[in-house]
Amino acid sequence: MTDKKENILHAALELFAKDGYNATPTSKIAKQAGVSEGLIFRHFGNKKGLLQALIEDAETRMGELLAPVIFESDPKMVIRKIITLPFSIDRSEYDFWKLQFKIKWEEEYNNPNKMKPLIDKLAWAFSELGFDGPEEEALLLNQIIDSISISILRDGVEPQASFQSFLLEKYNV
Amino acid sequence: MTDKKENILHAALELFAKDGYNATPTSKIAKQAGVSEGLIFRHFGNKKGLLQALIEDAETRMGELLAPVIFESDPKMVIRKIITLPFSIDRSEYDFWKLQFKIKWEEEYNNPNKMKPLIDKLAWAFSELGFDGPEEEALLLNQIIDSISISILRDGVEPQASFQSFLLEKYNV
Amino acid sequence: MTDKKENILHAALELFAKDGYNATPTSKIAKQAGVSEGLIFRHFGNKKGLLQALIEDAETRMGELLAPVIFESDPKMVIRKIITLPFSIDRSEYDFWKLQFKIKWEEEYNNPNKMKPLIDKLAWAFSELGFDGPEEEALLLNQIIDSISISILRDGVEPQASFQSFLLEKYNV
Amino acid sequence: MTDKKENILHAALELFAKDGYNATPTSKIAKQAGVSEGLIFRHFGNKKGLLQALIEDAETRMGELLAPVIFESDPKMVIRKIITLPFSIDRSEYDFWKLQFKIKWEEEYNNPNKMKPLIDKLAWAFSELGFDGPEEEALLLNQIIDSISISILRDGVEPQASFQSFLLEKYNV
DNA sequence: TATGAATGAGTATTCATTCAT
DNA sequence: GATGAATGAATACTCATTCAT
Repeated sequence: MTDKKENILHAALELFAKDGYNATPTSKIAKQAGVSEGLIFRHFGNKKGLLQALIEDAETRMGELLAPVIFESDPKMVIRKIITLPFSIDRSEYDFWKLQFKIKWEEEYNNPNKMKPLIDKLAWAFSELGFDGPEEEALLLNQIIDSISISILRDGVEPQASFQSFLLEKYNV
Repeated sequence: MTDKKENILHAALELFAKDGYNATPTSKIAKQAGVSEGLIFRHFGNKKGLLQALIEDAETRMGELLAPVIFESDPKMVIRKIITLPFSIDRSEYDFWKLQFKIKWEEEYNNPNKMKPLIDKLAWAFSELGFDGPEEEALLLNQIIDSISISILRDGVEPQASFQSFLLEKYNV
Repeated sequence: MTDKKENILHAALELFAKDGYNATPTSKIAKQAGVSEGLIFRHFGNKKGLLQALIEDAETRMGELLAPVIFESDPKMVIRKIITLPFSIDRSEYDFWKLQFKIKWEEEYNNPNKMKPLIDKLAWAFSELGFDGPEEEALLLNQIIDSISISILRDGVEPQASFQSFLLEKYNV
Repeated sequence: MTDKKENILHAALELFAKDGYNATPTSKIAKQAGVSEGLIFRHFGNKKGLLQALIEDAETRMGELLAPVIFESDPKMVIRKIITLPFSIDRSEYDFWKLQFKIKWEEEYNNPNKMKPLIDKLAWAFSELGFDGPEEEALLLNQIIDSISISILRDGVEPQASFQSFLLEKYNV
């Protein structure tokens, strides 16, 4: 990948995450990336193509991020790892994950089954640990993690810090 | 309020909820409302004014919706009422609440302190019921309710139905 | 029809006739018409819609122009009228007819059956006058008239003037 | 001439003939020719240079095509040869000749004197054969041939087939 | 000779907004 | 209050052309 192509991706990520896809003109992306506007279209075909590239990139990284949870064999550690996950995201990657949540609200891109493997794993863990209604517990924890992630991405990790230990204790992991 | 002004509000609500604020042109709103485009600006000044009107309307209704929780004196009933709240939203009001969540993602309108009174009430209830970390429990439940609301608004109440009794039992209310 | 809408039609006609449809930017049309570029799209939807409006207008006028030939009952007069037709076009209408011929070369708009009624009438006239192969004579004369029209529209009527009497004598009408 | 240069010429000819000069982007030509876009400019300087090359090529071939008519000494054969000419064009050369007629409508390239030698020759032939107004007869036949050529290039030779013998008989050649 | 990344001026089109009626 | 013609700044996207390699 050329330098300029990466510049475009970076600029788009930052602006889409901050202002949203629809509110970000390609001219602004080009300016921030220090390239001509035309280059965006040479590389990505159209504006949606640029978003698509960002999404595909994100899916790969989401997979990498969740792999240690999915492949964990100790049920307690599964729960522990998913709870600590949002607290360990590097600040430099906030834009990246912010965009993911923003996209959930731009309907056509939302793929609700993306989290299926994680939820299945959580359900397995809860089942192993003898919880009643492991499927519901899995869905619930998944949603909790989602909500906390959003809060952290918005306001930083500090205001949520006490939450980590609270949850670890609550789930006894 | 005149008929036509209400038509505009209805049309805008529906379209903003479906496509988002930025992706909805005033021309489309006017068309769907069956009025001239100019009338939107006569009544609301500009496009943001129209959104503002919708938001203010929503804040009022949010207050009304939460009042029975805020003014409940039995702590168990506080928890019970907040859990059952998202399951009792009328389908005809989905657009209305969808828009609220969408707006959270268009930064400048988001007011994170809006939920403070509810969270305080929940904290009080958890405290009364002898929970450890009542503040954290309150924040957690608030986030859970948020997440479930989103799921219900997106996919309807059915796929989440089992969740209601699950939570009621979990919190023993 | 408002003034400005007519201005657009006039400007477009002149520019399309001179430079061709593809080589004429809407910005140039707007400038020459003394209106904002946006107005073109309010009135005609898109650039093709503008061309379409011009074409429909032309079809009406083509019908009016040919009516005296089609409804002539004397076969000799049919031939005479079609021959004199291109020589009697008013100079102020040259752009209008030029565009028609230009369009024949922008494939998708060409409707080869448009001239059927005229050709049938000519065939009838030649048949009445005892020509061998009246259909071929009709097609031939139609093509001759086409060619002469093009020459006249390009270079004016003078260089072709001698042609009128030449043809009238040749066909003995 | 290198392979690639010829590929460009072929692709441009086909696309210009089909869609017109203005409506054909150099990128499309490059793609169809299987070369980089830059190469077009290396070989032909600019897009007009490419068209120019095609036109010059065409003028040479037009000369070759008309040579047997121009150098024919029997006046009857001159007429006969010019009439049969458009019916004998090989289908593989249609694009080539189509472009010629298209160019006539993109003003600046049109050179109306190009056909002068042919018209002079026809006038001579008609004069030899004792026609009244040989100049007019020459112009007329030239225009007829033009029209028929256009019809053949557009719809193929079949629908016009009967026209050949019709004209040969009409001119008694 | 040939490529392909890059540009910048243009191109059709959209859109929030104004204003005379 | 209500309309609809009109605007002008933006917007996504195209295209001929350049240039380093």
